[in-house]
Amino acid sequence: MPELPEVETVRRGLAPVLEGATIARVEKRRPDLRFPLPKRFVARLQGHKVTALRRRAKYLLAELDDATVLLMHLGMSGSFRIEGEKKAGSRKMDGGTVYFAQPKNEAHDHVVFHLKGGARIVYNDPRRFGFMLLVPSRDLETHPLLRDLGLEPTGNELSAEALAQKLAGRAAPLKAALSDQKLIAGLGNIYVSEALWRAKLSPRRAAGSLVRAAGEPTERLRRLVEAVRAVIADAVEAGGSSLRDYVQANGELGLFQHRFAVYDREGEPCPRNDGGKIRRIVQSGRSTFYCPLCQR
DNA sequence: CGAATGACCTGTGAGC
DNA sequence: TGCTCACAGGTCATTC
Repeated sequence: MPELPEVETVRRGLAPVLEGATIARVEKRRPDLRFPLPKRFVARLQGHKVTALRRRAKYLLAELDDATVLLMHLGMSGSFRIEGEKKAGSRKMDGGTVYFAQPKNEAHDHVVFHLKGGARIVYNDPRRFGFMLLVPSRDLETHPLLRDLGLEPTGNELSAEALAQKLAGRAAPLKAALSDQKLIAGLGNIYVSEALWRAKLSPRRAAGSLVRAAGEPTERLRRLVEAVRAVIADAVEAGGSSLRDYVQANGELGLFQHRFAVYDREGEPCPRNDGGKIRRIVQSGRSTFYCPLCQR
């Protein structure tokens, strides 16, 4: 499921339950995720408090009180759900930011965190492309999985100038470049198509064509940067996109799928009403959706 | 170095 | 109904 907006939605859903909570017990039901769960995974977590839940790109980072970080990635099909949370009296479920997946199959509940106080956080992942690792806090920045990550699209570091540096000289199509986590970190198959549509740029255009010889960003690149920021912001605000087995807990979340301009809309008219018909092509083995008329 | 491909897994929907 | 195939929101290792 998850690209940056979905991971951020998960983070916001888990944070109120997890931050400040102590992990009383951990159930390791299936250790063979994409990478095997680390040695002594259970022992290293039990009894520790989660001090903060952060996100970098598509990674969730649970900081623990022993200067360790629980690094989590949801892969293609990972999700968390919260069970057994006591609702404090009449307190309103503050925004209700709990992002539930509803697994059809508990056989894919691979890890369960039992928190002090009774809440449980259950990790479900049918395809098991997700993983969890434990990393000493001081090694986080240099960890191989995080070290080479590119620009974070939600912060100040994404600018046309910064992206120009990354795209300069690249012959790869924009679709491939924007999907490359070493360049920009957080976009995936959905939001790359959506951002390129918003920027009116063809997914097949060479990435380097948005950079002038002097390394300066072109107007097209400025447009692209604005489109990326906007689509990510809009999707986060909508609680991400819920496809297939994912549903929102309270009807307010995971609504961005209704606002796709092109993703999974092959054959439909371009929302710009320019007479274009949305096309699906395959790039790097993955579907890309775009309007051949307005996206050049 | 950059670019393209296969591999890792399970589930689902389309088409026969 | 049951089978086969294509495809699914990610990314790592391998190859050219």
